[in-house]
Amino acid sequence: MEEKIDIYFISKKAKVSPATVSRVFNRSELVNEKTRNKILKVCEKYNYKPSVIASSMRTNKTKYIGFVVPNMTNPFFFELLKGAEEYASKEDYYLVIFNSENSYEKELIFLDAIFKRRIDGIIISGIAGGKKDNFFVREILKKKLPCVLVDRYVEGMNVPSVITDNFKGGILAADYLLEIKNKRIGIITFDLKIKIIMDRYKGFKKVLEENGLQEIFLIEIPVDSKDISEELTKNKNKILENDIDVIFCMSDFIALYLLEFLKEMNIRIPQDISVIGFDDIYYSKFLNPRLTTIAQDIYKMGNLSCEILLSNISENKNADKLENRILEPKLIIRESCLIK
Amino acid sequence: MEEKIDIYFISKKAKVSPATVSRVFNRSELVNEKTRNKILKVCEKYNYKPSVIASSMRTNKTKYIGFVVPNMTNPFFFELLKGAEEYASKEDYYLVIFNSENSYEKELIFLDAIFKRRIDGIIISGIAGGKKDNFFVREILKKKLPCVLVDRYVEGMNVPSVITDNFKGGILAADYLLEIKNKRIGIITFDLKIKIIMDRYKGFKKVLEENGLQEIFLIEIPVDSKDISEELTKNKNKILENDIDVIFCMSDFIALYLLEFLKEMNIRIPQDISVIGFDDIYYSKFLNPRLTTIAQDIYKMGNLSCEILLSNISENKNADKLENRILEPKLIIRESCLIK
DNA sequence: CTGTTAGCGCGTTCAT
DNA sequence: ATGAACGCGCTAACAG
Repeated sequence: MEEKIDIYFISKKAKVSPATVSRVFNRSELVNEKTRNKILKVCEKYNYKPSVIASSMRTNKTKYIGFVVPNMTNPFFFELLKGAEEYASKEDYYLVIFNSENSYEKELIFLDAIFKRRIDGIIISGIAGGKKDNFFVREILKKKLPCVLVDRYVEGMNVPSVITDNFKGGILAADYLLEIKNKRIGIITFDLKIKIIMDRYKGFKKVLEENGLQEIFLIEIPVDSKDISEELTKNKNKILENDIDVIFCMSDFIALYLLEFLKEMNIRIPQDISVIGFDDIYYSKFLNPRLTTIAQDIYKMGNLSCEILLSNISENKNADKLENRILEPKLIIRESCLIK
Repeated sequence: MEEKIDIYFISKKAKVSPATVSRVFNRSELVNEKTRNKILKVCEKYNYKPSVIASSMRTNKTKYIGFVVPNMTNPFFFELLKGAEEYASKEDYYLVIFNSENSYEKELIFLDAIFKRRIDGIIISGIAGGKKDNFFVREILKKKLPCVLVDRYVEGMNVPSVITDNFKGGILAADYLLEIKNKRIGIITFDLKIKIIMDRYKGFKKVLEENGLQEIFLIEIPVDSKDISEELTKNKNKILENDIDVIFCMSDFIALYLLEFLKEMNIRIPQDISVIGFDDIYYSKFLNPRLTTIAQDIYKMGNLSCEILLSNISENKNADKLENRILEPKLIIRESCLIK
């Protein structure tokens, strides 16, 4: 018969009490070094690993963090995830993935799963519940589950968030385009109602207006679009028949498709039309021409969001502690913009 | 004072026993519809969600699956992850991410975390523990933790795995190259000691040999290389001074860097040198020229691996049940190979 | 169909 | 520095 290797078993073998065994793993400074070594040896011998489950029962901590993404196609989220995972695992926390693929139904299911699992906190990236007036975030807050938003923020709610200075990013892009004399500008973007996107737009606009300019066209692609190529095709005329110098793509992920689209139309980049992106996803540098873009430090955003979350989790005292972090955007000049 | 909302609380409010409440959530067919509705209403009212933690204590099931990746830069793993997550979440299982970044130390830590957390099963993608004679997999098997390998297999161990027919993939690539009369062939690959890679190589070689040919050079890049560009630069002479027709890149991720490298050298693709890849990662179609490659159905591999794992988890009876799945590779002709 | 009860494996008092 | 004992929230087994 299989004997079960639990804390009692170990305590008997080591001739100590279960409490002492427990201390070895949790507050090992409280136990005499000799006793500790003896116990550790026994644990090793029987390959004992204390159950986090049982421990969660007592402590109300699961050491899990939820990571919610709106899709797993845009590599932006993968980089975010990487940053968060790396911070978490260093602290013995692990990430649980929730990919909603922009489905409201899935979000409902995830909320349920998250609460049932007593996950310690949650990192929300992208647009979860965005359509329904931040429904997802509201539910999380209502239950007082520690959470942090990445690359997204909501006004009037007490949620920490990590973003890039998007307004400034917009300015950076516009400044550069004017500097290289690209004045006839088209814009392609995800939904402007997403605040961070709107901020980019505002920054960009500000510079244009200061120079007595405005965009020639503005194309909005729904974030949850399943086919960006098709969206571009729909707007073919706008894009091609306005004699523009440059297109400001407010997301590199869109730029991926845009370059493809333009090539298909035999438009040379940047000779015929320049393109500038936003995000600097990993693949932007592999494009041809290499994409000039406004970089966000995506990895760092993920990393930081996890850091903030964990610090909020451990400080039960001040549950309302809020931390917002705004990172600097950076212009990365590559080859997709023509200097006129 | 906060009253705690647990199964007892609900059972009192609903005037039933805790067991009945439990049944509503687990085996609801056993409880009378009226009783069930009454109970559900009470749960709703108090916003009661049964704790998966407590349930795990009794059932020894955590409803978590570990997903181990060797790195989070190659998008291949993101697609795998997506496939697995989608299957899992449909079944109310969730994925816990373990990214080793090819570090043996991290793998040790992960093993510990996995066992402590009593995770139900594990999907291993990539090379975890590969260097140390499949150390990681051995440890998992030793503890009889259900597991499945994706895009990797080991001989002589009783582990289910999901792979593509790599040998055939190699043949497909070679057949095509000969068909378009690209006979002077260079090969760039990750470590040949990885079995799936070796299989690709063998298939490819077979065709070459049948045609009295052999590769002009073979460059091996360590999977855990932190700088693929640098590896290519090291081999600059081999690549440029052999008057080759084409390079077979046994991974699209390498091809990303190779195209970049060749452009840097002012080599035109495919006019000067053709390139064919393997994997068909999402970004291959955005490259310029669009990458001709041997496609694996990466999403499906992830999806299937999760399906197999879950089926093995539920069938405690036949713990040794083994399932290996081999998917078909597919030649995707795009623009990176010159028809001579 | 429903209720009673024991115990899953651990951590935390409160003792000593 | 260590031990005894309770209980975290739930479900399985059994009884009715």
